[in-house]
Amino acid sequence: MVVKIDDVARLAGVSKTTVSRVLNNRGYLSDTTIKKVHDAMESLNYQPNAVARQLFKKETKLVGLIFPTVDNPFFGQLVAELEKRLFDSGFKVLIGNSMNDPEKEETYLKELISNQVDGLIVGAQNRDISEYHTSNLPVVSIDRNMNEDIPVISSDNYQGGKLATELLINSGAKHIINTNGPVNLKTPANRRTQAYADVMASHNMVPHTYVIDFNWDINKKERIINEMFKEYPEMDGIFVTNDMDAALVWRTAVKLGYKIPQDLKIVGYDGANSTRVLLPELTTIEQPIDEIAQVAVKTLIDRIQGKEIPAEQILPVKVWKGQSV
Amino acid sequence: MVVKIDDVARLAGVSKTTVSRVLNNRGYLSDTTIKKVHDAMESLNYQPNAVARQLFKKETKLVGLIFPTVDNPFFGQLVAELEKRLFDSGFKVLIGNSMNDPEKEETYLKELISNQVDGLIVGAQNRDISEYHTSNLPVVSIDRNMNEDIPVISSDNYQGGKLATELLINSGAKHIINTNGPVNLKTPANRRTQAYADVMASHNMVPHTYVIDFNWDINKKERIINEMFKEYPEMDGIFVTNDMDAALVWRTAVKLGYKIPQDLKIVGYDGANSTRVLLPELTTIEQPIDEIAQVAVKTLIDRIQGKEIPAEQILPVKVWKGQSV
DNA sequence: AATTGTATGTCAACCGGTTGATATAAAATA
DNA sequence: TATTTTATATCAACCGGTTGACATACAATT
Repeated sequence: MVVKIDDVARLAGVSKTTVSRVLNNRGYLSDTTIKKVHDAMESLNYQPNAVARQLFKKETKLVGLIFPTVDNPFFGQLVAELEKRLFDSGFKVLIGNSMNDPEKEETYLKELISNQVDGLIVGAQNRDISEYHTSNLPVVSIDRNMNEDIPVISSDNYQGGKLATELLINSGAKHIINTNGPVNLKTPANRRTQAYADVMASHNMVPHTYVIDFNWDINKKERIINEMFKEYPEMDGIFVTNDMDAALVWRTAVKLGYKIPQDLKIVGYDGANSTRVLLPELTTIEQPIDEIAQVAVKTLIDRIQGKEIPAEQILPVKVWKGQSV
Repeated sequence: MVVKIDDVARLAGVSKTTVSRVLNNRGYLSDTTIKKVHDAMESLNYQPNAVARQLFKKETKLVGLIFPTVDNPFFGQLVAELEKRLFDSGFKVLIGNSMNDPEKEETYLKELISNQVDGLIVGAQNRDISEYHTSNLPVVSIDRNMNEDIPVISSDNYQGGKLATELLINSGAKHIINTNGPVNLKTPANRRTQAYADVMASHNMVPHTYVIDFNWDINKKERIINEMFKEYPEMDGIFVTNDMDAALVWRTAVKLGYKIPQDLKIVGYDGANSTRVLLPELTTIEQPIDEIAQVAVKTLIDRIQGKEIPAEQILPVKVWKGQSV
């Protein structure tokens, strides 16, 4: 049967209070007693039941992560780094892939709250979900504007949009298109499109932003991208809002007979590890994904500890010069 | 303050036993009482404390996943699909990225056991870690041979290795190299290399297997791959044990002046979603990743329910014809 | 009218670990 | 010698929800 603290106490010849003191390194304890208790634990293969302690301590050492999916280079790298840093800081991670579905996100949120997570790091849909406000839970957001209570970590999206657009213009592109997700999704990533429009205006160029929804499947995306090429046959430059879509744009252009970058210059956004290995030719705006994770974890731990934290933290981007511009 | 079942009972004007009966849909209950209780829960924004119930029920509805990392197309897709199916089956997922480090894996295992997970799905290091045996926890393994107690799900690695090698031979390659991870890692993936050797022998060709460790960083991998090109200058075909490494081989070959596939034919293994988008030109042996996840979740749930399950389940692979052969 | 079913309450114990209050005894210190 | 510190035990309550046993009252059925 499952070994309990009483069993350890009996074998060690001490009280369960003493075993608890050894487990928690609390109170006066002789070296002899400590050794006897450890020997008993090892002998019985005792594994303390964290659930009992969580109930009493009102602290689970669990953190919930809600992101669209880890089946994606950007989110995969982000979640991997978040998990690593949280674990190194004594937390375990409960993960929810919400697929940007508000109902699914709300279900996850309720489940995580019910499981008494100590905090949340989220980067998913942000349609008004009341539990974010009512639960009094420390939350940190990545690339999503939730409300003024919830700190946001993001890359310098505006600067990234600016760099991308200027790079295309300086490389001779004259008809530059931008793609973005749905604008009702409140995210700092919208600043990429804003920067694109600003830079275009300052060069007396007409901006065009094409919506490609993150959640569309590959086939739908390919159809929409084909339509984009039909709709803008003069397009000779494109700033794509993420690398996966940039890759699709690239493949579609090649199929249509375009030469990259002679006929069409392409800039993406993300620069994740996997993308770097699988498609290093793609010129892209590189987000500091590992740094975003590091800052998010530090901010969450500060929130859990009740410290003052900044409302927004914007981390610098870089240009990765591939061969698509 | 935090709302408890007593608070809901007081507002609804019933006993906490009645609230518990409503929560669990147990015993006789009138519609009026059910409504009163639900209204009170909503009014107070009551969120049941799962920890208390977990302690009593000795069931957490949590499943632990231990994989090397989700910052990788194959594991990212696998973990995303596992999480989705587990959540749809009423479980939440605690994730541990072990980076193939046995000590880290053991730490994760202990933590997950302590957190009373109902089961585990693992696909990481498998060096003898005693807790897999002693904890009496339902475990399912993906692509790892643990012991005869633990069921294994994998793709048909032998068939994959056979298909890859035959494809290279049938395309005219005469000097074919294979890469694999460290052979002391007990994994069905070693059958890829076995199949390669068997097919080569049957064509009177000398097999060469080059070890590339999954955990080496990009720089070390690139160095080792460069050395491989120096050591086998006559190489005109290569079967790479995973797509990320295949991409690195491709880039290195191009840098060295090879034309793909004229001078060097390349076959990878995995065929993950992200790889398909970012490098569709890569010819690869496509694992049924989503099916592996589906079977693993079904097997784990069967184990949790004490049902008889098969010791090994091998799922069919396919060839993805890119342009690298 | 008697019996059975429905509805809800009371009570207390439990799940496993934590911990404060208090007690006792021995060792160390002033 | 008196006081303080160290070491360990006992006891019981707690954390929040679950649930069985039993009670009471009313409604439905035989």
